[in-house]
Amino acid sequence: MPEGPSIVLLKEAAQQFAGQKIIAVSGDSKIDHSLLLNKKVLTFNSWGKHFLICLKDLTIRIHLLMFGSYRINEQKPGKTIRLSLRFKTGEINFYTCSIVYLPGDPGDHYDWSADVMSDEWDAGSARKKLKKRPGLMACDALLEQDIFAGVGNIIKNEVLYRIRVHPESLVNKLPAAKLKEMISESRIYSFQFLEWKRNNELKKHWLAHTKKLCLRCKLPFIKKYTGVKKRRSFICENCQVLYT
DNA sequence: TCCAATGTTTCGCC
DNA sequence: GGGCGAAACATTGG
Repeated sequence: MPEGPSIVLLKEAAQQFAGQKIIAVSGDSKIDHSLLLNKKVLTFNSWGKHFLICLKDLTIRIHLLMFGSYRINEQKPGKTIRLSLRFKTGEINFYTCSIVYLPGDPGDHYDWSADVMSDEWDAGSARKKLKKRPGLMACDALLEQDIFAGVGNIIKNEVLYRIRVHPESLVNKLPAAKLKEMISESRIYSFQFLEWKRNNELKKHWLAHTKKLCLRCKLPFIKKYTGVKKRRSFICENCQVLYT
């Protein structure tokens, strides 16, 4: 159940197989297994919530969606494997996920400057994209994968609480400094998420997401399904300013 | 026990 | 055919 940072952890865990040949393929995925057998994995990569297994001229794109999971060098008892890749030194197994092939080079398919976890992340580029979207709410903007690839609902809620912006604020009504803060904090928080997740302590750091009371003012959070995307937002109407 | 949820795609209607 | 919203998919913890 992954946002971008969780996919970075998957990439790290898979790294032990980089450069190795796929010696067996199984699973109920509809993709053509024969394109993988005996092929070498060049690199593991990620873009937002997409996990990428890069071969020569072919990339396997794995999206874990809401409920997907994986195991490395073990299996989930009694669960159907969507795709299993075996290497000389172990195996990686994926469950309940979307798997498609991307032909050619990953760079043909992805704008790396949009990925908040990428070295190539470009805040200025995000700002330009937001400028072209008048009427877009902050809550929807942060979930827009073309702009903030990797940001999911948890990161959305935590970023908006941190910067004290109401989720239903319109991005083109945010003061310039606030807009910049929203963009920069999306990356900063995502990297904190990564470290907390790595240490299995993510939840205890949540300040807004699923919370009942605002720690700053002690007033209750309003839970509301906001924006075009109608995703859960936790709002402190006292601390978070609505810009409209 | 039941329900909601770290997400995206597809279908059907206007 | 575009735009929209609902439905589909599917697992697990609270």
